[in-house]
Amino acid sequence: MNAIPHEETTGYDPTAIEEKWRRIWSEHRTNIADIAGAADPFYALMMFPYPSAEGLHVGNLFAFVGNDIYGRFQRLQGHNVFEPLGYDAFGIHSENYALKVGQHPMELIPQNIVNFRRQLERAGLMVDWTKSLATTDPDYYKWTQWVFLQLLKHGLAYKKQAAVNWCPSCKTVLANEQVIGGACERCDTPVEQRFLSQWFFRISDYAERLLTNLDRLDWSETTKTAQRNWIGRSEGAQIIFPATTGGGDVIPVFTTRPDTIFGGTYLVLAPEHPMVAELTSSVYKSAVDRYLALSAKQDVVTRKSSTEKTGVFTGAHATNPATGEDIPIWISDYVLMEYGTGAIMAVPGHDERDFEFASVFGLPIVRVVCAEGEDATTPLSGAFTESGNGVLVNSGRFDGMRVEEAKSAIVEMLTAKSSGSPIVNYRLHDWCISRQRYWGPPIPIIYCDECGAVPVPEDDLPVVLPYVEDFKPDDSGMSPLARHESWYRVACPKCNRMARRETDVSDTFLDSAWYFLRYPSVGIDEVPFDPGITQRWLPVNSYIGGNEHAVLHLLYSRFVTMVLHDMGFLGFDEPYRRFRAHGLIVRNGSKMSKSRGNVVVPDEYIDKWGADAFRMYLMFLGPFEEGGDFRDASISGVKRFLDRLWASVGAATDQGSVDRAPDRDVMRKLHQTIRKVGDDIPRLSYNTAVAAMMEYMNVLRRGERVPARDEVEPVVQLVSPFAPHIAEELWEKLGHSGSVFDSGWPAFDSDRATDETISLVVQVNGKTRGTVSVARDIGQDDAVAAAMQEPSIAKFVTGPPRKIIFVPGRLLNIVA
RNA sequence: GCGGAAGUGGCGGAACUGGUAGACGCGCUGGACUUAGGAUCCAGUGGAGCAAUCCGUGGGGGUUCGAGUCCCCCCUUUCGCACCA
Repeated sequence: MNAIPHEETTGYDPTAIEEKWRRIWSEHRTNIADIAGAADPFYALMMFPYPSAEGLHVGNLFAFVGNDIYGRFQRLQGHNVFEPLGYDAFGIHSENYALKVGQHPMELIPQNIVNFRRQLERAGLMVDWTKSLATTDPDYYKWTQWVFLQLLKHGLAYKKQAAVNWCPSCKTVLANEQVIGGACERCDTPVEQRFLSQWFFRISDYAERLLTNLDRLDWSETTKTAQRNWIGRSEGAQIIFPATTGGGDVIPVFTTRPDTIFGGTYLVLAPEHPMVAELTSSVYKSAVDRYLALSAKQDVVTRKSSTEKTGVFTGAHATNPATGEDIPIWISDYVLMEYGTGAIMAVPGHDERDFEFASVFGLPIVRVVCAEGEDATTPLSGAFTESGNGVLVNSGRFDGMRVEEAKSAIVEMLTAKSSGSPIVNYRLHDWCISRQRYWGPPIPIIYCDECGAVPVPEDDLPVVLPYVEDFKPDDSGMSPLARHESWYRVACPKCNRMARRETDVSDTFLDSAWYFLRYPSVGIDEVPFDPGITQRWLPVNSYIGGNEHAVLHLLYSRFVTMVLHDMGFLGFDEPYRRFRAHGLIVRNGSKMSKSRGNVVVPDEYIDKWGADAFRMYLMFLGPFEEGGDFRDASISGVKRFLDRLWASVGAATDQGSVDRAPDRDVMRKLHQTIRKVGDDIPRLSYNTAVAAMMEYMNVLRRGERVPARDEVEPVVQLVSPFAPHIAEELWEKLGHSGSVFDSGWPAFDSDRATDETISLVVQVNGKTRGTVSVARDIGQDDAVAAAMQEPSIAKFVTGPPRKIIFVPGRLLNIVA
């Protein structure tokens, strides 16, 4: 209580100046971009947050500050920067929370947004709040529904009965990517299979383009890799196996190893395969039915996690087109309906899963590839899956061929007899956008007995989500909206007969798949995005966000952009020119989460240290793209730096000190720092940029020297992206009237940054023995002479030098 | 299993195309100013040694005048994906 507030010793009172400058920014519209007229637009986008009730946590702030620094830097480079921020407020997360606390999301979300906005503003972000949006606003989701209708119109949205992941706890369908290890990503409940009629987007039609475009994107390599893996391109062949039973049925299979076809001793169908029923012979029918029932009942977790092989014989056979032999057709749940054709040719000799299955059921195992030193008769103790040096055996005229060669030769042979063809297969599935929940935009479809599924006319959008008290999902697999007849009863837009609205809502990922298109056009009601504005501002120059969205959000928004481009709405087909994933802030080595009780709320830190110090600390604790451990101990370091900056400007602007001449060495260090900070910020190497400024501060104040004005003024500009409030205040103190953010970046003078003498590293036999201070442009002979003057170096040179390595300006190595 | 990233002081982390390893910060030690300081400032701080010097970037080899950095083989951590045919 009698502690002297720190501000009294330095005069730096963060709370006061931060409030002051936020007020001035607001009054002067400093952060508002000139959307219509910007000559040099720069769109600095960050992933928008879900406005949770707990409020903003430092992880969010870390990302936003990182983006803000980049945006402010671009502004200092002369660009017209647009930095919008909105809220991703629909979705199960909000809905579940609303259910938990017993409050309606339509009340809860606006409260959360107010709180979020307050917290975000305190951080001093250069956000243009006049262009904010919330996905839950009908003015926004009207256009989300419009996007759906465009896809529908172009045949890219379709409805199908599909096995879906059902979370019995959240009572909803989950996308494949929301299922983690067979369990719900949100509540860890084992996921079940259900068959529901769902809306899908044909993203798989775009698989190849989504993959190849990656090569020309300036994105974090890790993110591109994740997308490539997710798309899962795999080259192989489709091979057709004619069934010997039944009426001329054929079974197509996908394989990446057509070279092993002579070893294909049986076929396996997924239990859900549509041909199972007609292929099964009467003798085996009851056994097959039993197996199908069993696997249908089984939840996805056990099915996908147990590698124990189960299965049943159908009684049917097919002909191997290579060997001409009849091989049995089996059913097993190790074959997945959603990949390839839902059927495989089993080659137990060269596939581990097939080997295991064949071993369990006593099916024949034939070797068709052998390694060096093996031959056709070498017994197989397990599947031989290496293909590098493999040579074919037991494969008729293909014997002796290497695997790679045989792949194409065999596909060619099969193609010639119309038994197969080369094919590319993708792991990427179509995007299921139906959600049997309440808290999302209703899918704009009306079902009419006469006309079928009729799109809601665009003029009738939005289909407003009604306020209903009972929004809790149930076990029916139907959306809560299906319980509200007054809402879903509607006239068919085509024939005017009584019809029924689609009662499912769409996936939140659809909301976020196009939001970046909307920001610059916020406030325009006639179109989702104005063509002129869009052309001026997009694609996004810089996008920063978490790698947890590396596949889903980023892939979906790329897809929607491509689709809108192909329809003629956009002049570009990739939404983000540059993407960088930020790291994760952890606490005591583990991810921050409420359950661990280690969530750090920014407010208390901002109260104590100020937003500027807190921002700077977040950027200093580790590489931005890697994140780091939050430990409050080292905030004092950056606070001290700001105190010293404050004091330096104070000293430099004191009466009578204005004319002090800058020191040559200090100015050299200053220019080195200008270069370093200017190089580091675009690379998002914020931690080293901060370090460089601290280093300069040490030079500036070394030995308690009093800094000159020219030595400190540029530092205010350098620090401004990191600590915007104090920078504005100091800029004002230095006598400027406009915002520091309109002052430009300090000029770098390479002559002033260069030392005329350097300290040359001298090695003897590769070991560093000292340094000599010499002229920058010294030649080799003079350098050797200078080095030999130093007894501490010369004593290691025992004989005449055999060799001299001289790197001008850097190093001298005398090899004796 | 497949794919990615990473192992550097007591701690967080620096180190551009191979060229003084440990910048910067925290912490610690000593000092200055002080009634006092958990404030501020100055200096020091990888390990061993009185010193000259030696040893040091997960481990082991290699290339090189010179390796944290390049190559090969291991070990560990971590994050994605995972019966994907």
